Formats: sequence, C-alpha cells, structure tokens
Amino acid sequence: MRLSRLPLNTLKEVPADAELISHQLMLRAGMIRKLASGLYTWLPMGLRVLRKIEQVVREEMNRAGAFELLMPSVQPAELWQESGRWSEYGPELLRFKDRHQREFCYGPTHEEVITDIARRELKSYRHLPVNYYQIQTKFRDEIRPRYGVMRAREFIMKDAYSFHLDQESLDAGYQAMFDAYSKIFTRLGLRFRTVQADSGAIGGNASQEFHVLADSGEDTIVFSNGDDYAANLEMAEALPPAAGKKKPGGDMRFVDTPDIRSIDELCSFLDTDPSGCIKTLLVDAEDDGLVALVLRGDHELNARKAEKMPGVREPLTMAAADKVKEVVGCEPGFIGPVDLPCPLFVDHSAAAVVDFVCGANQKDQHRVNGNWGRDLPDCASVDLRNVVDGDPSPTGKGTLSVVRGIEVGHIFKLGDKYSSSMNAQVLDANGQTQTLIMGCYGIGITRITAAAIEQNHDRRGIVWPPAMAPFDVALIPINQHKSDRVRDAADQLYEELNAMGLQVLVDDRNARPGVKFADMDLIGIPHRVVVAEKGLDGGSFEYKNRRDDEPRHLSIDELKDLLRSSQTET
RNA sequence: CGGGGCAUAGCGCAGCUUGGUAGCGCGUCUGCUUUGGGAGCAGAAGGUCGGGGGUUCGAAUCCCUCUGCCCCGACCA
Repeated sequence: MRLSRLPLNTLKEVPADAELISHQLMLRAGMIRKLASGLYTWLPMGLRVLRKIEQVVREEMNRAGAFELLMPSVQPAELWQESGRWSEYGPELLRFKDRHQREFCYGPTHEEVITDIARRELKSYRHLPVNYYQIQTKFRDEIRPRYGVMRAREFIMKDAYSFHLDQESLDAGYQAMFDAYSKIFTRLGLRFRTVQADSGAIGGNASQEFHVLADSGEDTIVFSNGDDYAANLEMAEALPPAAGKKKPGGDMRFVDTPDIRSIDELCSFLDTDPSGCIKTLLVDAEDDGLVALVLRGDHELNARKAEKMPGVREPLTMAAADKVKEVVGCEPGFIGPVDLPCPLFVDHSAAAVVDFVCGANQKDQHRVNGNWGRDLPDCASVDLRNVVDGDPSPTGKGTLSVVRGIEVGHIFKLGDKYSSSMNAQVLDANGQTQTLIMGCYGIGITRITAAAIEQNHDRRGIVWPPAMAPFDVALIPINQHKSDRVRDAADQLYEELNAMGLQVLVDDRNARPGVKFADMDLIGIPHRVVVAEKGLDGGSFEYKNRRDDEPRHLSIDELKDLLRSSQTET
C-alpha cells in the first residue's frame, strides 16, 4: 500500500473527549471516528486491524470444528417473547417497529435466533454435537457508552452456540472452546487470564471469562499465587478470618459524634482504624421492610453475595433515608447492629472484630467497645464482602491478588434455558425426544483492538502485536522525490517484500523524515525499514523493530530472512 | 436515572463577566526555501458561534427553551 494514496489523517493533538489511551491513539492514528455516542466508523487503517483479529478467530474456530454462519442483526419480537427475554431484557435492548407495526429488535445477542435455527435444522442425535458461529455487528443500548470502542453501543462480536444431546458432550464442546479461546488470545499476543464468572441470570452452571490484563480495565479480577484459582471479583469467596479472638476489653459505651457520618470521619474523630469499626448497611427487604448487612469498616459490600441472602430484595437497593428513619428512628450515618430492629447478616470479618466502634442508632452518637456475644447476640456469619489484596485464597493455597481486566471473551454452559422454552428437540438413538442442551461463547472483536492498545503502547503511539498489526512492514524512503536511487531501491524492495507475502506500507509522501517516523510509530507497525542514500552506498537497509530503541543495518538477505522468520511466528 | 460541565473553522482552544465588524495554534491549499524525528517565510481558503424563541438600535456575549456530547455517581452509614 502506498501511503500517498491511502486516505489517512493522523492527529497531533488529542481529541478532548478521549480519556483512555487506547481511545486517544485510535483516533490519532486514524483508525476510528465517532459518529454519535457509542457509534464509530472504522476507517481503512482500523478496519485492517479488525480483519486481522477476525482472521485469527475464524481460523481457530474452524480448527475447533465450528461452522460459520450469518444471522440477521434485526430480530422479530416473537422469538424473544418465546424465550421470555422480550420482557426481561430491559432498556439495553433496542426495539423498534417496521411499517406494518410489527415489533423487532436489533440483536444484542443471538440465542433466540440460533435456537430457532437449531429446532428447524437439527432433527436427530446424528446431527449432534454441532457448533455454529458468526462474526457480526451487535447493538446494546448501554446506559453510558464510554472509552471509545471499549464500551460502545454498536460493536462486533464473534458469537458461537453449541448444541448437544447430553452433559458430557456439552462439557467436551465447552472445553474445546476454552482451548480455542486460549489459542486465539495467545496468537493475538495478549496477556490474559481466565477467571470463573457469574453465570448470572442466564441460568447455566459453568461460565468463564477471558480478561486482558490492563489497569484501565473496567472489571476487577482476582487470582491466587498458590494455585490456578482465578475469579471475577463478584465471585471470589472471602474466607472467615483465622480464629484467635482477643478478649473483649472495657464495657460498651456511647460517645458523642456530632455530624460524623462516614467511616473516614469517624476514624479521624476517634483516632482509630476502619478495621476496628463496624458498618451497617440497610437494604430493602423482599417484604418491604429492611435488612441490615454488617461489614468491617474497611471492607466493601459485594452486591451479588448480598442479593443471595434470604429476604434481601433483588436487585439490591440501599434503603431510602426516610425509610431508615421510620424503621430505626434515626438517620443514616449512625446505624449500628446493637438493638437494631431488623434482620442482620454479619460478614465473617465483621463478626471477628473485638471492641468495635459502630453507630448507636441515635443521631450524633456512636458506640465503642462493642462485642459480639456480650453486647449483642453472637450470630452465624456469612460472606458478604469483596475480597481484597492479600486475602487467603478460598482454595486454601496462597493469597489473592486483585487486578483490573478487560473482558474480551466469555464462555457459558447454557443448559436448556432456550431449548426448552423454544422446544428445540431431537430424537435420540432410542427414538425418544430429547431437549437439546446448549453452550454459548462470545468474543468482543472490536473491544480487542482497544484492549491490545491498552497493553501495547508507548509514548510514541501504538505497538501492535504482530498478529493484528494493520501492516507488517513500514517502508520509509528518505528524500525519495530527490533521489532516483532511493526511489528505485524503495520501489524494488517494496515489490520484493510484497512478493514474500508481507503487507507493506510504503511512506512515499513528499514529507520530511520526522513526519514519516512519527506517523509510522503512531500507527504502530511492527517492522520499519528505512531506505536512504547513505545506506545504499554500503548496500544495507536500516531496520528497526517497533519495540526496539536503536536501528540495525542489514543486508537485503539478512533483512528478508528476519522478516521471513517473523512471518512464521504468527 | 441523579449531579456537574461543555457546544465558536477539520482538530485543540480564546473571546462571553462589562452586548458594538469572529480570533489563536494545529491541520488544509498555493509559492519559495528546507529534508534522518511532527521545518521556515509569504499568501489563501474555511465559521448558520449546536437549533428555536426572546430582550435590544445592535446578541457568540443577556434571558427562555430544545438538542447533542463529556465527566462523576448510583457503597452512604
């Protein structure tokens, strides 16, 4: 590709509304342009990257025995009504009507459509197992699209759906997808981790997420240094602290704490530590009353764990201030577990605090030296909090680290949620009707571009992993418009590298060298070859890898060998 | 959904308080010079100041309204 003909605009300045480095660099490198909130055009440079990712995904999906198909992005409401999700899905589902007033949605996912295909096409156990996949545009009307293509409303996803006669076959199909995903992300050159995930409302039993590790990630994941335990923060279990309670100290008493409402304020006022405090969160109960969730002052509530407690209303809702006043008789900020007129769930760690500080259930008052079993009844403790860095691993081996990740893949054992509601059945070997069981497997194609940049950039720009770079080689002739030798040498090298199957971008613009270097660094092409008068005299080309600091001088054969070996690596 | 902010040339911004002929940098175009890390000089094009309404002799500027976009929050005991 000749850059003089490629419609590429790079930006020196950072667009004001781009916050993440990947978003900034994608705009600056001329990969994407925003059309509206959460909607992006993929310009030629960006699209090349997407296609590279798709290529790897296709190869590995095909290798794993999956079959590509393509479903409509617009789906009729009837199918969603059949599965029950027309009413469950909420405002994220973009719904609209056609000219006949029939209802449709723009597909955020395709379980209904594929299940409809399955029930029409798959009639016999002989057809099973089968795995269909597609690479397609989805739409989810996110509350708050942000971070460029990281959390867009329209995005490209690879979604796969497998159908099985029995659990054993599903297990095997799921494992095959796990292996394929691991290969895909490895080939793409991403540092990733697999974690246990919440299978959530979808039903199913097993579910794992693939996360690209990045500080800017929106998800929090947890892993152990003692074994291969890794989980989503939502899922990670916090163990009860090791026994060894200290003896309670002096009697519990009240202290005046005027206008002290937060744990931080309380701690600086009383000169104590949050881990010696107890915080009591009031949430709505299923029966219109309140439920109290008791945590240590330095811990965070895990909403998913809290929702599982009997009597707690789903979704978890913090109690309104006037409701708190009505039930407890004082305002939020001074709530404590002693003599609290509502059911209590006490976190393991909170139950282990001795001589704790807590709210007194009276305005401007707290209690100190509170003790379980003495000042209020001991009770069975439960797991309510998010794990923190350094907690023991729930497997008993090692301690946990908490890091940020970008979810780029998710695999699920769905079971029969869709196949039973939509009657997807086959005849088994005995001629009996069996309901299909399903797995589903997603990869966020567009998001991978941003995730890769978050992980691979420097102050000059993007540093593409070779497998997804828009071009393999950036060829930079210096002063080619003045030097026929340079131009001829560059042209010849360009042809030869193309003939080797390399994708070469030659910067044949009549621009100063600094401009060319800066643009090629920004775009992030892995290999750079400079052709200049001074090198030609010595019969060498200047080569620099995007990751290197200093260039090397190579003969034409050395250069070709080096590039050839890089081709086989990916 | 709640709170905050922004909207002026392709991009980044100033001008608005105190109403009086719309500016700067980058980018783009032309010419000359320059050519190994985002060049210099000279010139040029490009703006319904987000839309609508109002106040005024006069509105980018003041008022009302609508729209779009961005940020924060939805863990407060």
